[in-house]
Amino acid sequence: MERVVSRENMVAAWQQVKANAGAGGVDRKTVDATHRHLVSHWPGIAEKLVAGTYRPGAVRAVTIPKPNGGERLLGIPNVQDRLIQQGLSQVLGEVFEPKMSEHSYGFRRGRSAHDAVAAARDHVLSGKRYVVDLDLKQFFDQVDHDILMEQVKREVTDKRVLRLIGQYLRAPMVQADGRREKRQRGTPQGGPLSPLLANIYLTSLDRELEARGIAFVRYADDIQLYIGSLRAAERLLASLSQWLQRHLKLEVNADKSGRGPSDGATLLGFRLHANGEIDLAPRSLERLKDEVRAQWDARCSLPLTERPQRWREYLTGWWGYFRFATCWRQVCGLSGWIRRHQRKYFWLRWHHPRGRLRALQRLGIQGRALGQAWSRRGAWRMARHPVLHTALPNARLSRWGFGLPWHSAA
DNA sequence: CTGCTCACGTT
RNA sequence: GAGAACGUGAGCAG
Repeated sequence: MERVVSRENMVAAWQQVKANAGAGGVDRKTVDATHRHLVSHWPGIAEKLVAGTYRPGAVRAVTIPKPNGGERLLGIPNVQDRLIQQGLSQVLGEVFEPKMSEHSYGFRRGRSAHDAVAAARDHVLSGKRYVVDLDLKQFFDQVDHDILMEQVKREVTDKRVLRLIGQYLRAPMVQADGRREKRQRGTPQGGPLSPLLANIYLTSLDRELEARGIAFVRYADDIQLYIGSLRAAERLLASLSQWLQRHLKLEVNADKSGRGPSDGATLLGFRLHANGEIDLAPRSLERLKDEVRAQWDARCSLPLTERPQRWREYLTGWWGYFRFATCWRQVCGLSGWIRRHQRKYFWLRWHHPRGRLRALQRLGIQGRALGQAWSRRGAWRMARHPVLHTALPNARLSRWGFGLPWHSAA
């Protein structure tokens, strides 16, 4: 606990909380208001923390739409509690990080979704022709407090820390209409500590799978197993459902879970192929196209007079989308729009501090030729653009005329 | 190099 | 009105 309230740890935690610039919790204090409150009250709070008498506040319930149409229930702690949780998360992270599985990729420092997909690809390439998808029903809301605390106790002995974690887990949720709801299970989605707790909770599943010698990849609550035969896949799905129910009190979603051929399986927005190629999952591609179209219209209809105020926002986003659209016009069906707005594009490009320089130096000598030069020379750079790079990291790009090597199987 | 800001993606 | 973690890239300032 002393480590949590240490000066270095707390300033780091505060910077993180401030950088997120999130909304207030049930006390509706903003980040700024909390800062003013803390400069005078922090010593007292720290004292309570080391004495073990601190009491966390409730969390505010908010529902936000999920990308696929559903709703996600969030529990937003007060800014002050987010700060303390962040501080806890930082020191607990150091303790638990080395104990976690190599095959767990979500929420972990230095590990990305790309790593997870690459690992999955390697499993498929190594001859596992079937895949089992495990979808846990409402995972964050189903976490069992006692089981979780048992896991935490294996590495943490400080009673004050354990107590505090327990209280954060049990913090009641205040609905929009003011009703308070006690919680017996689950960890509030929205607390800085929750991602870490989720990983601690599921580490025992990782260990069980490793003990059984199963090839798998886990990204938070998204779990995929790679199996040699369909029969074995069926068996595993059944036996693991039971194991999860028994040891972690988790239900697997029978509708969304399943088993099938690994050729064409999707993971984290990507689609895997038996030959080791990776491309965008159909769903993600659709979402991407819709987004490009929407952004395109929105940015083009924004009057130029508003541009100066929103200069950077306007350009960084719009510019990227334009490049994407130019590149993918045949996919998105955007050629009409591009033709219509090309002049405006050149104009904006010219006024971008870096774009003007680049435009002169590397691409265009004059406006008319710019479009041509762009499509020829831009292809390679296009493939490195952030939007493309995160979304489309693979050999399949060669299909559209670009070669961006996805680092090959090591 | 290290501090902030601004985009995008996954859970 | 919308939280958190992680990842990537860009911009700015000493």
